[in-house]
Formats: sequence, structure tokens, C-alpha cells
Amino acid sequence: MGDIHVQGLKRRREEDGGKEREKKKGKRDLKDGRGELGQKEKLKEGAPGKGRSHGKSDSPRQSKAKTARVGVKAVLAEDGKVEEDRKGGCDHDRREEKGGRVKEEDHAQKGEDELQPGRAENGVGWAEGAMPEGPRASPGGEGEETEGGKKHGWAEKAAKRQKEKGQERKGEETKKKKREGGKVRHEKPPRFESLKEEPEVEKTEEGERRGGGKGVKEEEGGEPESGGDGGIKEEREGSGLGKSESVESDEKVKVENGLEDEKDTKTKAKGAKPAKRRKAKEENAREEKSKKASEKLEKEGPAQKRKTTEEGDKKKSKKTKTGENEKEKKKKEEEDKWKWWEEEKTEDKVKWKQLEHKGPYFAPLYEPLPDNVKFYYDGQPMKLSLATEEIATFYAKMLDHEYTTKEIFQNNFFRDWKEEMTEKEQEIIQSLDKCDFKEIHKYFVDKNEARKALPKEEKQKLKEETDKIQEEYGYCILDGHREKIGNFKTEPPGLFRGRGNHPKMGMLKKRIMPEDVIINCSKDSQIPVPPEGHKWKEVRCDNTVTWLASWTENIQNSLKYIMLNPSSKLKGEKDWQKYEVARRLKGVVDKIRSQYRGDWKSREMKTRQRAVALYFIDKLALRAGNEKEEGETADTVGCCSLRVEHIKLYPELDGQEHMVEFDFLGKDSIRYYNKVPVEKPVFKNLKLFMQNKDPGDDLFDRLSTGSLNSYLQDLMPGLSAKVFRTYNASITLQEQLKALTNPEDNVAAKLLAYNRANRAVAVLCNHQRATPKTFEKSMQALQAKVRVAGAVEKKKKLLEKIKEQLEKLNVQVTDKEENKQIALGTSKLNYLDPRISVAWCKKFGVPIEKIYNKTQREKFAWAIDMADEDFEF
DNA sequence: TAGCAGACTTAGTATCGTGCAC
DNA sequence: GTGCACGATACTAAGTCTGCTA
Repeated sequence: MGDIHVQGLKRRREEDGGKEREKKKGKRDLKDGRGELGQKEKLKEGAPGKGRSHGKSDSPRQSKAKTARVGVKAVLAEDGKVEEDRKGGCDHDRREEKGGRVKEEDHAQKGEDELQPGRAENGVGWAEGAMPEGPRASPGGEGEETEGGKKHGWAEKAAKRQKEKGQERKGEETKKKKREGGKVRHEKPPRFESLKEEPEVEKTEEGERRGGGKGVKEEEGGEPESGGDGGIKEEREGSGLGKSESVESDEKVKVENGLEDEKDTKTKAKGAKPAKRRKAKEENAREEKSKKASEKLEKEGPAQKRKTTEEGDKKKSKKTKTGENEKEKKKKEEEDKWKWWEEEKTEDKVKWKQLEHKGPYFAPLYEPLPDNVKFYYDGQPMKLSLATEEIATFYAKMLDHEYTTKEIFQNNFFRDWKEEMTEKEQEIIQSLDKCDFKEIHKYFVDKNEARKALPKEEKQKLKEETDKIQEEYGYCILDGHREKIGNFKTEPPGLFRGRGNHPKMGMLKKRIMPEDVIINCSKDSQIPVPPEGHKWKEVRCDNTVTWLASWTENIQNSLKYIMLNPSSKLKGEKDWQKYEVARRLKGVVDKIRSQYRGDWKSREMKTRQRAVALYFIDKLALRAGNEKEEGETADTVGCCSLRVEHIKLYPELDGQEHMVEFDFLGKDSIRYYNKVPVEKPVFKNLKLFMQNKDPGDDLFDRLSTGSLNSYLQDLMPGLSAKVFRTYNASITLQEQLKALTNPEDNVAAKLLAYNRANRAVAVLCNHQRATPKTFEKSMQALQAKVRVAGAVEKKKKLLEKIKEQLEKLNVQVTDKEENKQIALGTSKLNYLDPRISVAWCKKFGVPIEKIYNKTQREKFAWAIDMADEDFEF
């Protein structure tokens, strides 16, 4: 895939930049039609009431929509008789032109001349008189060199602005009100409330385990004892949750639908054709199996009541210790493996017919600090209430982390912490600077050390306990098959660790209680039992979704789910489907490419922007770039949300024409830095899109991911922007493997070829990682080994085996160096059709274990089973 | 039809556990 | 036997995209 430009990527997670929001807000308001020049200047001075956050009259999408609506009238005068630059661009571009000379004339300039955006828009977006005086330079200028590359002016400015802005929390009030509005019922989870008042707690064994023991007492005062089964019936009877009515009707409908589906399938199967009959047979078998599995789960009894005796545990552990049993177990597991890919696919909407599980495993309760471990305020020891102390420990544990040095983190933490303090504590604790968490920090460091230093037996015991929990809560029954759950534990309380410059970092992530959790399971299954004294928020039966449980987290007010492991049928099937869509794209991609090339000359600005954006998505594997709510997350962008400040145009650079320099923060605030030559029309269009815009303005102001995806959907069913990433990743792997593999090489050399192909994809997709802490050291050690082996060879004492070893080591060195900052895992797991790798292994005699570890082999079991050496993506 | 919520995938980092060198 | 390094796994943040609603 020589057509994809991947050079020049450098890593840098933005630490101090990306805080352009205020500036950007002002600019966008201008695009909304609110911004006349005078207003813009006021905005620059930070005049109140002009930024989008004030009054929230327009969400990002709203602003964009307004501009786009006006934009429909902005039609380019030129019809596109343009001579395209046949030399420009890369291999990829040339391939598009292999049909021969394309007769066109220079289009873009005409377009630009005839459509001065500012004029056509009549002041909307590009205010009159706001034309740049000369060629618009990059907002940041050259910037200074930093570790990750150039530190750009926009980042610096943004950081400064953010600092000036202080730590005001925009939109927080609105959000809070929204939360109070009813969606999140527990503004303060009962746990925290009562902890303040009741430091001494009675803990039941079960409650301790499931995070509910403390709650028994809490509930006493507030809510009536519910009996704690939290089942459907209980919800219907009204549990004081205030939602039971709608819950009931919703649930009813869903449950009934589920039954109808089942009935339908059976009726249809009766007089069906062979395939249908086979399906019916399979279903019967599944039902049988499901019954058995269900019985098995039932035998184990409700989670909360189950108590395994120590004796039993010992027996179990002894048994599993024997190698023979291990082998047997493995064999059995192998036999039990569900080859769902050999079964006929079911209809898409219904995800399961039977779903049974034990609910989430709750994070352990807080254990108070020993009396000798103290918190100090202003140099004086201070006894904190339990809730306050617990939150203090969250901060103390992170003391040696960079997070705690950040002002936003500190401010968010302190504000949330104060909210949870008693009145008296609030009076005393006025400044975070005067808080001394060192002793608490040390306590946890020591505790951690002690845990590591435990004798082998103790460690083994702990592991067995963990395994037991995994066995009990980590699996579910899905359509008669035991499936592994991906994340069966609720997220423990702590401090939010947003990535990059996240405005909410340091905020308190509250404890998830059973009352926050919605359970999803089949109606006739054993409904999970909530911890004693607690009840679920809701129990529903929705077989159109794949999650087992969900709750709303308090930081972003978004949903979190408990879902299945990637090795499961539900995930595997979806994965397979994803690669099939990407393969279908292969068949139409040439057509799509010629279409977007044609659209570069469109009379409509919107169409041109879409065509250029699509070119970037295809050529550079950029993400779609949805609009994000400002102030809620770090300022990151993707293709559609690129701003003018994120690209620089160079008519000539490094001996190449029409160069575009990209520099922006993408997903997870990972810097995307790349210099690419583009085709002349693209270059000219970009110039046009940037005209009369400020650095903070959207580059593609007439484009949204929604409109882009609906356009793609029309071109090919199932096609969306992200499919291009999957397609380009997989096709790159396939092509690189073909180019790099030498059948005569040994396995080590072949693996190096594979890793290089994998690496090409990782670079393309900008999958980066921090250089491992031990990189230098381990590299030196490896090189020392090479030297030793080399010396032996010189003395001709080396045997063939050692030569091989040397070769292997050399390969390792190369591989390691090349892989220093590249994360191969992400592409391997998410973008590369596993059948390509499987076919390659089979073709070149490389054991599949060399490519995929156990987990990966489980995930891609379907591909390993079905792909032969001739598989072509 | 825009906006939003919900459902899902993608992603990097933290932690765990195993195997190897000494 | 011990400590270290590294791969595996766990965790959860941060994206994408679809379908519903006003």
C-alpha cells in the first residue's frame, strides 16, 4: 500500500495545548451569523456573553447546521472543465489515473475567483472585511522544538488562555441540573451519605463481597426493606424508584416481543426447506443445551447465597493442580467450543434468545485507614470522616502520578472532595496546598509492597479466590452456551483520569451501587440476585442489545455496560461482519475514488468539502471526527472536525509540490503529525476552504460525519467512514506481506516481515505508545548479547545453533527498535482481517501461535477455523 | 431533519503473571 | 531462589454510528 502516506509521524500527547476553546467559540459564533467584525474583536478581548458557552444558544452541531444551510446556496460557478494535475500526488493518486489522460482545466482557481466564500455567504461565517491581508500563515508560526516535534503556537496560546480562564467549570451547572432532573436518581450514593455518619459498620460476608453489606444499614433509615431480589415483579409493585410504571410497560413490550420472536421462528421452521429445517434442528439442540446449562447455573445457586466451604476449595484446588486434569479440562474446553460460525446466521435485531448471568461483581467496600496513618492539614493531624477519608485516599494513591501536579486535576478533585465533606471539615479544609497526604500515600505503597512479598501459598490462595469470582461472575449462558463476560466488575470509585487536557480530570467517580444498575437478561432465566438489602434499578429483558448490565456514570453522565468477551459469539460475529463490509468496499473503492475526484470540481462547496474529506479519510486513514460538546472533553479532532489551525499548506516543501502539513490531537489526545503531498485540486480546494477563516474555524464547515456517512451509505450499504480505516489497514497488511515475505527465510525472519507489515498499518493508523520505561535498558542488554554472540563467531567456535541465535537476536533488535513507539496490538485486534494473517501462516509454515497469543486466538477462532492459505482479502 | 441518547467499537495504559537469567 | 522483563490481561476512556424523538 504504497499509496498511503505515513511518514513523519511523531508522538506527542498534548500536555499544555489544545485549549483553544474560548477562541474557537468566538469564531464559531461568527459562522453562526452572530459574529460581525466588531463582535469578533470583542470576542478576542474575551468580552462576556459572546462565546458559545454563554447561554448555550447553539450547540456545535447547531452552529454548523446553520452555516451549512446557508451554504447550500453557495454554488461554485465553474462547471469543472479543469485540467487535473496528473503528476501530483502519490502512488495512490496515480493509480486512480491509470485510465489515461484526464482532460480538465484548472478549476479551483476559477472556483475561488468566482466564489469568494466571504462574499457568497454574505457575512455568515466569513464576516465582511475579515479578509486576510496576505497569505495566511499558520497560527502558531514556526514554534519551538519540543520533544515530540514542534511546539506550535496555537498550543501555547491555548494553554495561556486556559490559564487565564482559570478553572471555571462551564456547562457544569446545566449538566448538574440535567442530572438532578431525574435521570440520575442518586445525587449522592447512599454509601457516601451514610459513611459520614456511621464510621462503624456492620459487614456481612455477602455484603462485603458484593459491595452491599454496608448498604444494609443505610437502607434501614431511608428505604423500606425490599426483600432484595430486585426482580421484575418487585419493580412492578413499585419500589419507590419513581420509574417503575414506564419500566413495567417497556419491559412488558420487550418481553412479549421476545416470545413472539421465538414462536415465529418455530412456526416458520416447521414446514421449511432443508436449510430452515437444519436451523430448526439446531435450535432444538440449542434449547436442550440451554436447559442443561441453565440447570447447571441454577444448581450453583444464587450468587449471594452461595458459600463454598474451605474444604471444597481445597479439593478443587488440588484437583486443578494435577497436570492430567488440566489436560482433560483443556480437551473438554476444546470440545465444548461453540463453533457459531458454522451455524446459520440469525436475524440481526434479535441478539439472543436466552441470556442468564449473575449480575455484576461490585467493587469492594472501603476499608478505613489504621489509626496510626494520619492525614495532616496545615501541619496538624486531622481525623476525617469515613467518606472524606476514602476520597482522600484516592488522591493519596495517585500522589506520585503526574496527574496530581496538574492544576485542573487538583481543582476538580478539591471541589468534589469538599462536596463530600462534613460541614465541619469544610470549614477547616480550605486549601489543597495545606493538605498532606504523604502518610496515606506511604501506607498504600507499603501495603502494595507487602502484598508483593507475600509467601507463595498466600499468593496462591488469593489467586484462587480471584479465580472463584471469575468462575462465578465471569460467565453467562447465552443461547445455551457458556460465554465469557468481558468486564463483569463495576468500576470502582476513584478520581477520573481523562486523557490529554481533559477538563474533568480529577473529578470524583462515585461508587456504583446496585440501585444504579440495570440488569438485562431473559425473562425466564434465573434473575441475578442483588446484594442483600439492595435492589436493582431495573430488570429488563431486551434481546435486541448485547449488554448484560448497565449504569450511568457521574462524570460524563454516560452509560457504561457489562458486555461479553471478544471471544464470544456476539462479538465474533460482529467482527466477522465488519471485515466482510471492508471486503465489499474493496469491490467499489475504485468507483468511489473516481467519484470523489470528480467532486473536487463540484459547483457546490459542500460537495467539494465532502470529497476532500473523504480523500483524507481514504488516503490517510483519518477517523471521521464527530462534533464534540465543548468543555466536556479534551479538545481533539478527526477529519470532519479539523480546524484551519490544524493544517498548513506548502506549494513546495522538501522537493515536493502541494504539501499539506497536518498537526492535531486525535483520539486519546495522541498527536497526529504528518506531511503529505496531495493532488493539485485538493491543494487548491484546501486553500479555498481556508480563505477568510480564522485559525479556530472549521476547515470543513459544510460537512458533518452524519451527512458524510449517509452519503457513503448510499454508495454501498453498510459503508461508513470508519470502514475505510479497516479496509486500508487490511489491504495494507495483505500487500505488505506479499512484498516482504521470502518463502526461503526462517521463521524468525518471516516473523520480522510480518511485524513490519503490521507496523506499516500501525503507522498508517497512527497507533502510538509511550516508549516503554525499560526500553533503553533492555535494548542495551539485547545488544550486549549480540556482541557476545558475534565475538564467539569471530573465533569460529560458533555452532550452527548459536548462529541461528545470533540471527534471531538481530531480528529482535531490529524489531524492537522499529517498534519503539508503535502499538501493533490495536491494528491487529481491530483493523486487520485475521484471515489474512491465518492464510499467511498456513502458506509460509509459521505457527499461528507466533502471530496470535491465546486471547487473540480465542477471539479469532472463527478466522483460524475458516481461512485457508489461499484466502484473499 | 437536527439533536441526542444509546449501543457499540477502538484505544492506550496499568497491572498481573510467567519464564528466564543469574 | 530471586528479581527482572516482557507479554498477557484488565481496565476504562474516548471514539463512531444508528435510530428515535421533537
